[in-house]
Amino acid sequence: MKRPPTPDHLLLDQQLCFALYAASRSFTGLYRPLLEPLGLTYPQYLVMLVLWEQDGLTVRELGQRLQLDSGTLTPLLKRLQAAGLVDRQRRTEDEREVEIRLTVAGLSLREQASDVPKCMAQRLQLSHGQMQTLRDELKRLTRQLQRSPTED
Amino acid sequence: MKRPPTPDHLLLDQQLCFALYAASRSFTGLYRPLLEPLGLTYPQYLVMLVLWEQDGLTVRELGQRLQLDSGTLTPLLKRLQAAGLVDRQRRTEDEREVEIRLTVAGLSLREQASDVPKCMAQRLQLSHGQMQTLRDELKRLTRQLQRSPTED
DNA sequence: CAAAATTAGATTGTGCACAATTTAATTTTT
DNA sequence: AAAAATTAAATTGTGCACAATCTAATTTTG
Repeated sequence: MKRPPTPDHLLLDQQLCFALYAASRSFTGLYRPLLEPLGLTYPQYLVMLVLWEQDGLTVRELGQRLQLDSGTLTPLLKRLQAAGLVDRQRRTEDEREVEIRLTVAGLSLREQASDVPKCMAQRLQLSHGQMQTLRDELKRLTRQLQRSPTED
Repeated sequence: MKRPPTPDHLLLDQQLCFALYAASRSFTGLYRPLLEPLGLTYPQYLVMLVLWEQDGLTVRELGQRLQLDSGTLTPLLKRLQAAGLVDRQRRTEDEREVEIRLTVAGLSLREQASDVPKCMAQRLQLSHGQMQTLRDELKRLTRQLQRSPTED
């Protein structure tokens, strides 16, 4: 039985989405050995980056920053708490909210993490400018993708 | 207690990895409603793209193409089999290998899937050329990231 | 040829992602 | 103020990712 060849637009190598997906997973894989000594997974590292910038955020605020929902964050934060890096407690002003605060150990981990981005940058073989351009293109793309479908 | 501000290179918004990670997840999210009528998840769609290009690959070959290991592919392929889209059977030449073949239903799903990339392209607000450039930059980045650390 | 090494796939266990539902607290409406 | 609506987290369930281990088949070596 004869079968027409795959049209170009269905070829894997043509897909921007796959290029993104593959790049993102490769990146995560490269972070893994750097983060393992810190006892962090990659998503946990992202949460810590946010908290090092601004401590005492609620789960909701963390979620907004990272585009993750409570179904992802709640168990992740419990693991960070179990590791002694953060505390979680209900706000008294609004008991629906849970505030995440760095512990002393969580805060001091920032020193150790400080080398991680340098180590990665070195691995990338991209100039600071190239990295910046690519990053900004991706941010633009994400913004475009997140627009509601009825817009434009 | 005073605390020094986060150094620039640890800021979330500076991270290329986060830009990638966020873009990749946004992309997947946008595919979801398009793939749901086909009964496919996004990774399942990627597997189908590969099989539509070349049927009868082994798990290993699929894994090479998609950069996924058997721990991910085996259960995914079982779900595709349960959905009636592929068959799995041991090769007689080498019984270690499992060959994945499209069923008639799996093959004919390609027609329905044909609109998906068009639908996405329209959503992106990128010219074909821009998309191509970004895709190729990401492929280059992935290749760079996957080089063994001792190279260069 | 037999032992050792390699290879393919499956399995197990951990940790995301995310939809959907639930619970409890707060806000808005009537 | 009471009822209705909204909101924040947590919970439940499914499906990836991926490390580590296991089993069985094949290949390489001595």
